[in-house]
Amino acid sequence: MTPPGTARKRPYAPRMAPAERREQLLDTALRIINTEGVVGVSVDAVARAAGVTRPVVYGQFTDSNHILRDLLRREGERALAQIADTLPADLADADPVAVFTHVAESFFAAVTTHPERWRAILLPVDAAPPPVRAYRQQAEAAIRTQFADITRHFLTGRPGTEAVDVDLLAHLLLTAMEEGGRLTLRDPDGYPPRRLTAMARFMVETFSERYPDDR
Amino acid sequence: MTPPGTARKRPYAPRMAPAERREQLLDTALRIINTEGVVGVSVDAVARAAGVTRPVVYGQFTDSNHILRDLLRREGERALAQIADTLPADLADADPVAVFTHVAESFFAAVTTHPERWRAILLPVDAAPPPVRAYRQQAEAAIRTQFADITRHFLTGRPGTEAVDVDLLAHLLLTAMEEGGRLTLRDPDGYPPRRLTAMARFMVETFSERYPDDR
DNA sequence: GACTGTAGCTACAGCTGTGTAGCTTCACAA
DNA sequence: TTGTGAAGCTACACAGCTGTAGCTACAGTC
Repeated sequence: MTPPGTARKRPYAPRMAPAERREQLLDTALRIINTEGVVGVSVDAVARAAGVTRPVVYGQFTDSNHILRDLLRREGERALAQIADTLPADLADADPVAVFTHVAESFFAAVTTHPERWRAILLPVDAAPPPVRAYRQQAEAAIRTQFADITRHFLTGRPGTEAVDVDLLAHLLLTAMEEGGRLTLRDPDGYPPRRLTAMARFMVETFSERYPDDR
Repeated sequence: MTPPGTARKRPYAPRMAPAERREQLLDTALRIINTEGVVGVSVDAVARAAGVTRPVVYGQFTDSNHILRDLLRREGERALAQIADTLPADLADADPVAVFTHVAESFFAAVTTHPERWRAILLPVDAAPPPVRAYRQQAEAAIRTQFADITRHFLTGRPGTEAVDVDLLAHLLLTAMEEGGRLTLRDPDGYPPRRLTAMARFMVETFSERYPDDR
């Protein structure tokens, strides 16, 4: 029995069945990812945020990687289910353009409906420390502006392109370029510069042929 | 004087002028990024890898963020210069398609020529802990395969698309989708689902009109 | 109302990284 | 040859996170 006057350091957390506790800890980890980022997820942080002590967490997971892995798996499954639910049933024999558009629509709707979930899936990028992230963002913004100017210049004088969302288009093109860079860094043999450059040409040609220059 | 028998714990590192030391430490940090990832860059790690003690590093930088920020700035500038050097001089009045292709070519060449530099710039993504990264990669691969199947199905029966690099195209389209998701997560008002879906439709329509279905 | 199993807690030892104060060594110059 | 200033080093206090051993409190059962 606790001697009178010797107050507990912490309130005794409400008891929970293991499975229930497990889910609660994953929820907690998800919350942390959304506030502190992936790097903020430590066994200690999860325990504190959940209002329990570390040994409780160690009862359910071996370490913080275990937590993250299970969380990602859980949210990944839910995310897929979420998209599947929103998709129209009879996609098989529909117009391909409509099909693709529907998929995109479902995806963006899903992201909007459960931002916390999708942040965990799409934003592990933000693991970099804040000052570095800040610098990156600024530098990237500058490059994107330049890229948007080029794109705008490209579209000028091509009838039918007035309504094109140039800024977004340029942003996504640049993103594709960056991903190309990553691919060749990770697998230079699988993705040689030649292959990537060819894809770049293919893409710009496609736009160019849909909207020919009439000057 | 050191008492005989009391060996120094470490050899006295060669002296360097501050500016020189600074550059050396940045080089060291870049090497660490390329081997351990961004997370591996701590004041301690840089000092050890450079063969000096921490106070030496603290003489040049306030903390590890300072190191990373300055490194990114330095490599960023060099990267831009690198691309500029490779670009043909007379781009202004050339065919837009050729211009874009040249830019892409220069970029991919630059990445291939200085992988360490570009890894620092393009791969902060890999900050996630290894097991998580492993799980992500596996999950992403599965989705990409599915996406590639859809894309292939889309191209079937459209003459002229036989030579298209479907896998790469699908990969980049998916990357663009993901970036769309990130945009709406970070700035829901600037990038509402409506806007992103419209862009998706625009892109697929563009492909569809260049390569009409003749079935 | 005592019994018991399990969920939760305290406490400790250990490791890694952070900054800093104060001493040592070196290189160059008078 | 000796002086001196700057570059390096040692050593310490501290902070945060990791795992784990062993004790305590609660809830359901007889």
